[in-house]
Amino acid sequence: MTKKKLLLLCKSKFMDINQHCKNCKYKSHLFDKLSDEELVFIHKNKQTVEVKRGAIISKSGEPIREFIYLIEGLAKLQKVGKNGKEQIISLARPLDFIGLLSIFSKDTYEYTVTALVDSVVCKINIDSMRKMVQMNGMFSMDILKYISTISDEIIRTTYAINSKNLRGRIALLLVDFSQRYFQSNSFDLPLSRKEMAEMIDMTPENVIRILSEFRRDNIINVRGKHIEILNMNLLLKIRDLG
Amino acid sequence: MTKKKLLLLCKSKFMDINQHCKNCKYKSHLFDKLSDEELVFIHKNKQTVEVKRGAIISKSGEPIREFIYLIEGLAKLQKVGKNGKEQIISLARPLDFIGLLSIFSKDTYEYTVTALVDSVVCKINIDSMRKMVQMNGMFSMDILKYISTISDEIIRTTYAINSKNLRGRIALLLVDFSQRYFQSNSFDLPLSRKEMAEMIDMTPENVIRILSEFRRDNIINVRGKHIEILNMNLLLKIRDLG
DNA sequence: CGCGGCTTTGATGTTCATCAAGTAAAGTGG
DNA sequence: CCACTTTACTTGATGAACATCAAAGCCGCG
Repeated sequence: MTKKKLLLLCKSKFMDINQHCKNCKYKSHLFDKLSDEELVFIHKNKQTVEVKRGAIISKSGEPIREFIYLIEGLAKLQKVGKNGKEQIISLARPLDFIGLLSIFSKDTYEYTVTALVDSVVCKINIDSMRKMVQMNGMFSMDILKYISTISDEIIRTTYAINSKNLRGRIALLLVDFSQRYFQSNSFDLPLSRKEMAEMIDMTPENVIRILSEFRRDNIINVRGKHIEILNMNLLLKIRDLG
Repeated sequence: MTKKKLLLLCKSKFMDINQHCKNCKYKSHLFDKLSDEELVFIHKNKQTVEVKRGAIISKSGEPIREFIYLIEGLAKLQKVGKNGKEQIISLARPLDFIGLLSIFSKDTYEYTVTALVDSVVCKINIDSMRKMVQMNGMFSMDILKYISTISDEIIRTTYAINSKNLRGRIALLLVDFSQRYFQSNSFDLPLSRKEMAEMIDMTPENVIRILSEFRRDNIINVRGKHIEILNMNLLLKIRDLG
């Protein structure tokens, strides 16, 4: 098979669903180390799927059959404690892998992943991924780096959250959304108050209480799910000192 | 180089320091997938070192030059928060890798590792490790599994600890030491009260308070660092309900 | 012997979860 | 499309859990 043909095939595959797969190839550095032949192999063993807001993408306890990759949208990884309380471990953004931590160590999903907004995911057959990892050393090195980075980050933010008081946690959450997710001081939070609480280990009541407090002090503007940060400097101080 | 010669070389390398390296080879499954040639390469690029109790094995912020492996003893991974408070992320036991999470994603150590008891570590040149990962797919797959498992476990126990009240945390810690580290109901804890507190996110005062409480209720016997579990069933209940 | 660090216990105050009750918003069926 | 039900949100009051402060006892070490 010629290179030209291969590229053509990739492109058509991408175009099947929508333009996102083109982004997939050009934006994610994770597949950089794959040869064209290997990319074709992956493309043959993947499918792109749209998921509606609220739909479950993968469920804790179910067998892992695919390496799931978020192309568009936002999703939450959550785990359910014995007491029935749900905790949100992390959010997945476009180009993030889902259920990543357990994907090479277990054969069932550790966390339940749910779409927070209408999203598009790309599902690669897990055995194909494993084969690629074993065959391509550079690729496996990149995956290793990626997993390592993600794990590190989850651990770091978990400790950061737990070492702060409630005001600091809310500040952390708001700054994070503003800077990392929306790159704007004004955004619509795709989370309920309860979900916010689950992300930063507090009760929905206290989330509301502190949001109201911040509004009273003219640090933010809140109207339902819409949030506007008015005094970023103060918010940063609260985050760092909390 | 013949196989015989290689094995001889390995053995002599191991014997240099003490018998532990034999265990290293025979006990850790992580190097199973390496060929004899690759093992020789690794052995040529490693050194075994004894570290005294309290000595720092690797320091947060310093460049990663080696892939450090605990052969004998016990070590703590800790991070220092902005407020100056230290937190213990995890303990490393024999055959555990140290600083593992950041080792492929960063070029400086994320955590400071300190020996809790006199220990022996094996230091493998980091570039040699990286080369092995790139060259041997089965090996990289095993490393991937290992990192994935460790990260998973740290995340899981961190959440477990944070969802429990103080009595539950102490119970968790004691049961863990008894079952996973010592396989006995009676052991000498190689940690100060302050270090215990740093492991389970509480104050030294409360650690002491609850240990005293457990002693009063005949759940445990405490005399300095020596701990004896008298009522394991009750301790398990406190851990699970706490 | 005396000093400093680790340990222990008690007293106090703050932070936060829980409970309760009311309001707004979002589905749902006629 | 509107009444109705349900779910999410909001605020206040209360109590429990835990951190902090203070002080005394213990132990090893020079």
